[in-house]
Amino acid sequence: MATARRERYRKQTREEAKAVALAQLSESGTAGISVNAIAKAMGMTGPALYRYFASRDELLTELITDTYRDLAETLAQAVADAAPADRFRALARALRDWAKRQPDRYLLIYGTPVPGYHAPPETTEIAASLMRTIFDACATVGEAVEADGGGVDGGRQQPLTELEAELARHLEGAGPWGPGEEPGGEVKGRALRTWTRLHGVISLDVQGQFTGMGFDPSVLFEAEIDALVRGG
Amino acid sequence: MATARRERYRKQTREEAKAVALAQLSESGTAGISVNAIAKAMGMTGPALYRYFASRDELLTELITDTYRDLAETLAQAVADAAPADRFRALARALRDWAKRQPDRYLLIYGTPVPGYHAPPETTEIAASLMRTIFDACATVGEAVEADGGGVDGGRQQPLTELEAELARHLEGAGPWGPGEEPGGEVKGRALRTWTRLHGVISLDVQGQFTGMGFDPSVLFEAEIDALVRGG
DNA sequence: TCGCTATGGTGAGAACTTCTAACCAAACAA
DNA sequence: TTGTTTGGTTAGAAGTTCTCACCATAGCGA
Repeated sequence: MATARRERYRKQTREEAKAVALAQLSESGTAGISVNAIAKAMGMTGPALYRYFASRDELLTELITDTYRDLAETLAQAVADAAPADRFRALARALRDWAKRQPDRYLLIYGTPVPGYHAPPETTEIAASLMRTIFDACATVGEAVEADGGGVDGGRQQPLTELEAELARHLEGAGPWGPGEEPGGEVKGRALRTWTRLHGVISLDVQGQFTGMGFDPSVLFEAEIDALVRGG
Repeated sequence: MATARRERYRKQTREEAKAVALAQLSESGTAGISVNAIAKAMGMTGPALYRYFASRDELLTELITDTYRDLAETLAQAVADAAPADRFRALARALRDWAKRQPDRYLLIYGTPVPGYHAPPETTEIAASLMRTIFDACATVGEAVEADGGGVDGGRQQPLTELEAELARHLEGAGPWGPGEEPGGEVKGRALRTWTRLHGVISLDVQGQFTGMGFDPSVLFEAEIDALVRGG
């Protein structure tokens, strides 16, 4: 039981390996992560690392789940720190800031799936938790319109009946809502479409598709936020 | 001059190699494309293919430019076939259909950038041409509102001044408009934001981020189209 | 303190990868 | 017929992931 030192050491070198892997990731992308190179950078030979990670894929998985957790915490924190009325704005900005700070990590979870990689069930759980945070904040979008805008029926102008009907039926487990407090298709649709819009500009930005166009992507993002909170 | 047979043969085997590469792409992703494996599948040894492609990167570049061209043609055709009022709807649906039919090719140009790959200037030209087609159709979005909607000032409800000011200054070369016929920031903003919204749902769909949520992504896409043409 | 075991490291090597070099045969041109 | 260009081969260098056999050492109980 007093072998805590060993476990501590083990965890420590695993963390160091992942840190080096992250550095490689931002330099040469997903494919640039090399077990051999990581080991060499840590001052040991290649096969030694296989005492800590069964395979390159396991290391990748660890990187991905860590990223999910980090992003989820960051967003939850941002939401918690914001005034209730600004929750969505805070989440949106926190999401983009995080993505811009570490583009490769954003692409690690929301980008092109890694070649032969299949996410273990453990990963999807963490992913769902992250989605819960995002959906929760996105669902509040447009509620501001209800407050100062129209009458009883709130900010609803045009019914998105098809989508809402579809979502009312499905999106059960994946949604952020526990059993019983599940909202109608309207809220679900708002959350879903808000998320896709945020991802649209963030992903294009992070992938560098805006470079050369000469405008400031953050202005575009702010405009999209404004349009979203106005219910547009 | 009568060496046409040789050139024809050369072009033919290049096409065959690219076809095999595309098959590998859809099976195992970008990293799964192996020069050796392609050659073997074509009935020759690995190094032989280096007579046709200087490197793996050159093959990838060819794949990418081909994809740009293919998508550009597809979209241009769809737009040309549609009635003027339906141009945007036609483009949006053609874009999604194409992406769903060959997800890996969509990700090849709009997904996570390939590891060590740097696009040659030739590529960016073709990409710009594609953007021209997309922006052209996206810029028409909301014009329908002007027709049956409001008065002289059209479908403009809230001014996105910041973004429009930014775009009025920049987005010169990248825009789809020739010198002289360049529109104001308003149209530019509409096109840009429309594009990012289309990409948002298409990319998440193509990357499989909707799987497990239980709803039909095409319904979401149609809802997004509806929202867009209504100026929302 | 002695010895055992689990752990962490090593080098060798198999099976892949891209890509170069040397060589050979066949097709085309003069 | 002779010469050159082109397309193919095998060999091999340098890299990758990952397995295996071996060895040293850290921490444990007796």
